[in-house]
Amino acid sequence: MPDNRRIIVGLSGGVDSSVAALLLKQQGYAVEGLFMKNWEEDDRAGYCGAAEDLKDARSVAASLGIPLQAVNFATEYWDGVFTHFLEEYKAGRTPNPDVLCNREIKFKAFLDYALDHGAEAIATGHYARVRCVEGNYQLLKGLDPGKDQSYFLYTLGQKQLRHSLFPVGELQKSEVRRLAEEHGLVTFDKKDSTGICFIGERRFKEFLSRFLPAQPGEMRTPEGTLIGQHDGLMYYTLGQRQGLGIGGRQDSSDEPWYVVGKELENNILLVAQGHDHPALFSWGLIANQLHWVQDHAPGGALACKAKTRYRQPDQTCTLERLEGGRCRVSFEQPQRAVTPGQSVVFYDGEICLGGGIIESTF
RNA sequence: UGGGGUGUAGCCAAGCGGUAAGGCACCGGAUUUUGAUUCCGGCAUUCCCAGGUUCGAAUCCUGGCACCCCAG
Repeated sequence: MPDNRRIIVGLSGGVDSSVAALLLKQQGYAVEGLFMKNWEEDDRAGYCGAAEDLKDARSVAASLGIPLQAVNFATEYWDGVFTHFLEEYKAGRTPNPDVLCNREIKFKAFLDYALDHGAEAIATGHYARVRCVEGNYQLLKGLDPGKDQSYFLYTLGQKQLRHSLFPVGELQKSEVRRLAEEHGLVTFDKKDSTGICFIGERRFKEFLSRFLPAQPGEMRTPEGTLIGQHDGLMYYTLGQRQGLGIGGRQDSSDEPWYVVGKELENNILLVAQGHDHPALFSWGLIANQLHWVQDHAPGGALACKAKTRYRQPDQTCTLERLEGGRCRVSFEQPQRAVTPGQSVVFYDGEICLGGGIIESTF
């Protein structure tokens, strides 16, 4: 029997959300599309990606025979995501704007908008799944191990999951593209979008420089040897190789150089040679701003898995809660380039438990 | 202005008469809903300059020039 519940799908103009809408339509839902424009084009003559995306979203909506609306959450994005993003960089950390974007925009501004407009739920093209067990909603990894995006969704709670659908989370990416093609959706072979959500791919350094002043300083090894000059600490992140501009030197090997730390007080960028330099590894971390999908922390010490970055294989760890919404995570194996500002996300098998922001490492 | 040494791509660096290794950096692409990482590709018709020897020179010879070191 058809399910007539009203669902609003966030149509981005990409394949994934296109197929999400397609699947819901097939399942009999009353589907509507919503295109969000959350970033005001900042000059850069030429590329007008947002316009192209809107055109594709319109085409898909037309193909599916569903209505499409467009909204602008640019103010919410700026206040709820971008200002924090800049603050983090100023503090020498490396934020993950897309984690915040999901919490503040897609599953807050968008969700509230949809519920206010009488929808039962929203849907997106995320590769993740929701399962309800005895009244509790669980966030599960997407079935395609190569595309699982639950990492970006760990800030969701019971309310969000109760009103969210992730249709493509049940599929492999290849199936998604095949379905799109079978149903004549123009987005079937469109390249996957990358870069910050709603902002898109940028020459990162140049992009950041438009918002934050640069303070050049010294690059030194952990031992103190002066190696060169950096353009501003915020332009670099731990484990980074590209952009250091360090050529060959007589006093060192021919291995490439990587960022291994920042001395904010002295405006010094610490660099060392070798992808696996010891200074890049840590056995654990302290995280804050903990959030649990079940809306309450699991009791006691917890043995589980964790990811320190998107698309990283699960790492075995133990987790102990600390006061103030913080926790200590200890890994079974040392981890490379665990970066403050990024998120650590916890898993129990296919279940995403929650996560937090990395504050420090040890 | 005595002695010694060195000058090969942005940087480090092989080469020692047979037609310019490699690494770093940089650029481009692939991967990627953050930032990174990783992977693939490109990157000296030319070896400080000018002559000469030779079938053939970055490699030998001559003369310059530049830099470094040790003496005085």
